[in-house]
Amino acid sequence: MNHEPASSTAAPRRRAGRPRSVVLDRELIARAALKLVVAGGYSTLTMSALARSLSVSPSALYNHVESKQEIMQWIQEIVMDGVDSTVFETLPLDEALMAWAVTYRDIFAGHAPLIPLIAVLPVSGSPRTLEMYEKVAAGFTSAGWKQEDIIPAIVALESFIFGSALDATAPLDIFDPGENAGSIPNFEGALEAQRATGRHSADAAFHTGLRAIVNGLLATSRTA
Amino acid sequence: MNHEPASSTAAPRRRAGRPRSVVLDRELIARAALKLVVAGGYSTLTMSALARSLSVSPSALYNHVESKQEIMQWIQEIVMDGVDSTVFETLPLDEALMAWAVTYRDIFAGHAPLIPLIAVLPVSGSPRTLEMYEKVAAGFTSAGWKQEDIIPAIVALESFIFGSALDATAPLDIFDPGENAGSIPNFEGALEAQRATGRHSADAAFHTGLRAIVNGLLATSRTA
DNA sequence: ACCTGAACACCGTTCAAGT
DNA sequence: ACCTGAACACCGTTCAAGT
Repeated sequence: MNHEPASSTAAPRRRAGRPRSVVLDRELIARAALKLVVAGGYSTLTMSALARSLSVSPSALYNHVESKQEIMQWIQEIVMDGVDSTVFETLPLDEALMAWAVTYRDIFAGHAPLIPLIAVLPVSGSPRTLEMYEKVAAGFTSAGWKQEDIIPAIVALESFIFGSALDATAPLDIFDPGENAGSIPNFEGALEAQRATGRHSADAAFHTGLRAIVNGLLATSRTA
Repeated sequence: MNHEPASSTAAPRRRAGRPRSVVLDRELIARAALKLVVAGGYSTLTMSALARSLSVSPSALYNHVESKQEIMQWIQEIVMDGVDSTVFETLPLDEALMAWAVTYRDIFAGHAPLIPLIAVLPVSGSPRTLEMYEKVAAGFTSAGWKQEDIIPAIVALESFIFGSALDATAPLDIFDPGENAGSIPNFEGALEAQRATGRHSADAAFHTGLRAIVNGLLATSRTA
């Protein structure tokens, strides 16, 4: 039952006051912001660009948002929501950890421009994020881990995942020896051999590293 | 032999042209920038604040610098210079990796405000940084590692170190369950047990994680 | 309640004018 | 060669005025 006024044209009104129907809300703003970041990198997320993409003036956003920082928190929550942590209910701990870590990293690698943004932000204690931690912790607990060893293990894994996602966003030629070629034989040889495998070095590093850290953690753990 | 003009007072000149003696250079600017970041966080590094700390106008900086980004690269190089990689010449690989990783992380933890800044930057291929990689690669080589496995191992370790440094800068109460207390028993129990140990969770995570990843890497490696 | 547009105090960067 | 100060095109954020 939406009675539009019978104005002469459908052209948008100018210099209006309160709109007749709701224009903005949290969900709309967060989605638009995420879209902007994914499309153009995190430096394209400006309040004015965001407002434009919502056909609204920048100041209008502040009726729904405290600050730009808050919008970035919203984005973070949306993205974290994509991490699948149900694997801890179905797989043994080592396999669950591997699967969880892979989706976790993929989510962020798929939103590469988000990484520097999230690096500046504290990981939010949002309900959804806490639910994820609960599932991970439950996985460790039912595998018989001592309670006090669980948090360090989770944090260590997350540090690795996050660092790897960060690394995956780095340009591919960062290791280019350039003019220093010749004076660094060991490193150059290693680079050459790695290149010859045809694998993305960030991917290879993630998978070998993940296997190493998971194996290492499980080997060291003295269960309760 | 510095003949100051016999002007009436020592007050700084105004509206001057080219100064009689050199006022700025790369070293001076980089040091001042680092000092600023360390003192006040990375958001305090503005061209105008930097210029002020050098008693110069903002535009003067652009006679020595392409962009703010370039200054950040300089800072990164200075900081990376503090990482000690001589350990690979004196210690067996596992111990060298542990020692190197610890100083690496400590350097960044000691420059916490730098992390988000560096997270946005590609790791520079500066000569000094390449020297470090050469020493690390040499360590792996003389331990008999297959060449193609060396780069992934280094990258994995760096990802972990960097992620850990990032984590160490996070606020301490990020895991505070808040109003969700009660619905996440496993995670809360783990948090409580970890807190009872009296250890910083970031530190505990770093050391257990580092041991795990180093052990895991060495256990998995099939040497050449 | 919730929009617009003007305004504020910043940014990084450019450039003509000065010595 | 290398400084200053004015200027430019932006930022995020505030707020009075409008409906």
